Amino acid sequence: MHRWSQLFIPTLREAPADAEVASHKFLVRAGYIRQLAAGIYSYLFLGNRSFNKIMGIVREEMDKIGQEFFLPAIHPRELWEASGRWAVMGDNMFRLKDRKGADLCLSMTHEEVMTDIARKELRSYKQLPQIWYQIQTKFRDEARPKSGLLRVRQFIMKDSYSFDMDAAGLDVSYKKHYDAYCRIFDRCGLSYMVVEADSGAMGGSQSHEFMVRTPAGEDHIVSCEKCNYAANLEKAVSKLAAVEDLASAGDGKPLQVHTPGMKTIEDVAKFLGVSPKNKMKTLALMLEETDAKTGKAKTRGVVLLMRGDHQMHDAKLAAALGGKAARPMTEEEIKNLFNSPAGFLGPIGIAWAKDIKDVEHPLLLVDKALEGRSNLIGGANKEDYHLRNITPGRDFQPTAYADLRSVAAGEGCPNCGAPLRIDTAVEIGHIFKLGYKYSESMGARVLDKNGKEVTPIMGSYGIGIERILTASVEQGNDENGFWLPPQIAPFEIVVTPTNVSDEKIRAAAEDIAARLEAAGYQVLLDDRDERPGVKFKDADLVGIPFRVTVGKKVTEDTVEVVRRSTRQIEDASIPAITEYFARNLRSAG
RNA sequence: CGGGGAGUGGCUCAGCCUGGUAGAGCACCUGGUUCGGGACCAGGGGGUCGGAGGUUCAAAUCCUCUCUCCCCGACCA
Repeated sequence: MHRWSQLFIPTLREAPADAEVASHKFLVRAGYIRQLAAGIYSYLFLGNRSFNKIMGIVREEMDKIGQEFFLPAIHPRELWEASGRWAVMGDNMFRLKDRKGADLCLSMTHEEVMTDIARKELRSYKQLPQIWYQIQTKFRDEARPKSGLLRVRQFIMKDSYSFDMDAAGLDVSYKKHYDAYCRIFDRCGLSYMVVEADSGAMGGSQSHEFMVRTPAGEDHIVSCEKCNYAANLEKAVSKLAAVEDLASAGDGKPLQVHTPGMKTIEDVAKFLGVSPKNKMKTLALMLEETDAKTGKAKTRGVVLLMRGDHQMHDAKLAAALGGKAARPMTEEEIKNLFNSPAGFLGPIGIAWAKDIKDVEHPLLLVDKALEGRSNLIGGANKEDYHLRNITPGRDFQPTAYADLRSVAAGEGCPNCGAPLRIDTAVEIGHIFKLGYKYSESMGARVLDKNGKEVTPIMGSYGIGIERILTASVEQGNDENGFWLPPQIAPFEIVVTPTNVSDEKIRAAAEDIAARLEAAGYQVLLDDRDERPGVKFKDADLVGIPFRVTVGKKVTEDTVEVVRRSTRQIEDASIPAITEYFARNLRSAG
């Protein structure tokens, strides 16, 4: 049994004023986690108990489907100190960029390390399939760590990799992970959802993210009110309500209209008395590429057309550009291409690339929502003028139509048409099919039944371990602190005698705590000689789901049991206290 | 990288505009009274005000430089 008086619980009562994220505020206040410089944090006593329980659950479930590897990690401090130099660890060589230059990263990613092992060790189809996992510290040079403890530079991650003979085998490994992740998060008592995710950056074919809905989250997820459609905003699609095109004005050809000083979509639409839905938005971007032959850097204009009320989505654009990121054009670049000041840009009168391979001309990507539309209003490439009657395909030829649009709340579900909602969420797990990317490029091969060389197909899977804890806190907190599901709380029950100098109360509390512990519960006895108010407040703060208050009612063989989450108070009989918790804690699971 | 803000006892901050003996709350130490939702009274310890330079009889305060941390932004032509 743990006694509060004998514990050293570092308690930072004051959270930084700017930290509005609950997990940061409370975990720091409760002394769970102490955030140090550069986002490196250490677990303190209570947090470590929660953390170990989470680790236990993760290991137990992962061991059912795979096996654990131990890979040594470089400490972040060494990473920083080694910046710009080579550091050698065993067979693997790590190259670090200098502090001012972009990301600090390992030349050998974890995928590559695992693939390297596979390349050296796997020889025969008889050895497949394999699922290998590891739990270790990861370090990311986040440009800006934020959201309290949710986005930090150092964290612990469970990551795993599967190797299979073929796509059907990968499907099985993927499903095993999907199910294992559900079991892990269920057992941790989290309320989460699984969404389809963009697998673009890693080049895979299918991907799911495990998300916890919370206002503190940074990711946006789209979900349907009615059916089970759920997707990451980067991946989400929607059905749009039909839009009525404008009638053609004049002779139906593009018609110049005077729009003095009207630079924004809203201004122009209002001025002309039309909806932004009938307006086109022109975005001028620049792609910086390296010429494959000469190795020289060069730029290429990328112009996007979107419906006036639509938002462009970065990841979708990057996907349309083959994974490359574009930056906004400078004023001068706009002038060179459009021969017009910003605010009056449009697609007409410019020679566009016929297809993506045509490198002589700028690209014109048109959002799919504009396909088939007619008589749109757009910039005239002339100061203070716009054009009516613009019809894509007739008045200009796009390089390609692409899905560039960010889904907005209220649009139709692609499956059932019901309104979609958008929420912020925190990602706690991610699984995706890697395909042959690493096994192919690193030359991993096994022999099949016929003695022929085959490249194994891979999957990659990750869980952010401490996010299970921080997300739980985001899910359950109030002004006095937070509560955790019993499965991952540092203790399940705190026994609080109101006055330890009253021998009757003290003895009863000891007895209750000992019996609960004997019955298999994790119990913390708050035997400190403190005022009751202090003990109650502390108990509220540290996340323990049940409190047993031992006080005046001992004379009637009664104590109070307080459920932290609901504040519900119930009397319980002292002799039958273990039965009470068998009923209310174990059965509730 | 761009724009804002902040650096003052252990913690959170006030003081700065208008220079003149460094303050408060919390925490800590001593004594006493309290004891079912962060007690009260009395006494006490602890800071060369991020750093460097300058102005001045005198700088936490004004000026210059510098370091560190935090927040916002880096799509809507």
